[in-house]
Amino acid sequence: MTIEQYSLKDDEKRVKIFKALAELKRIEMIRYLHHHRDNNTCGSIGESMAMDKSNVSYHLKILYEADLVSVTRIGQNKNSQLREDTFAELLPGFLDRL
Amino acid sequence: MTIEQYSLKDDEKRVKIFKALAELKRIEMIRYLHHHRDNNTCGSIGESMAMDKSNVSYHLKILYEADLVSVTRIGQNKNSQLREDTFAELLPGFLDRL
DNA sequence: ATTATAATTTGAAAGTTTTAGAACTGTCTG
DNA sequence: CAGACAGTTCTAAAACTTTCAAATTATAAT
Repeated sequence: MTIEQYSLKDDEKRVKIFKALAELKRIEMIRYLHHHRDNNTCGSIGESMAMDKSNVSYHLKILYEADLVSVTRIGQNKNSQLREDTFAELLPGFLDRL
Repeated sequence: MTIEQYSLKDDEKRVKIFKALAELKRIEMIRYLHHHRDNNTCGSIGESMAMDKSNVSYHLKILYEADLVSVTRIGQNKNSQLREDTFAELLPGFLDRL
């Protein structure tokens, strides 16, 4: 007897990650974060990438909720960084090719 | 002098693949195709998965256009199979975990 | 406390994707 | 060739996502 269980929750997690990656601007933001390891505040990302800061915040939230990005607060700034652990586990090689 | 070129076309290709994967029904279809290697016609998939045949056709097209699925015609049927080459190259381990 | 700065949330509009039924196309069988 | 069957395309509605500006929240400096 084999137990094979396909869980909706796992599939929803997969979908959440792929949805987060399924947007040109978010791919560009991931590349930006991969290359700029500090000063990744909402504001500086927005300025560098010519995006509205509320829009940067919106996209970062989607990346955060997919566990692709983590955040550290420094005073009134928030620094975002890629979660290399998630990329390594779920998308090995992806960042290297990006 | 280093040449680093980020091409919009490559990013659009990435987005196309992730978009194809960013849907619960398509994840389920991929799992179905992974487990059912023959009799993967539009009709049989639709029947097994309780989906309208036009909707199956729609989703298969998206998977096909992302190079995640290939198609072989047999008479008036069309068999879909996963493109293991694409999965192996871009998403190593994904199918094993699915 | 007040003011300044950074980030987030909200709300409305624009854009995109998904769905299902009907119409259509292509292939096979008698 | 006509009828049956498989798959695709079209259409319109519903659902969902993205954008931007304005309002709000949070933290810091004076």
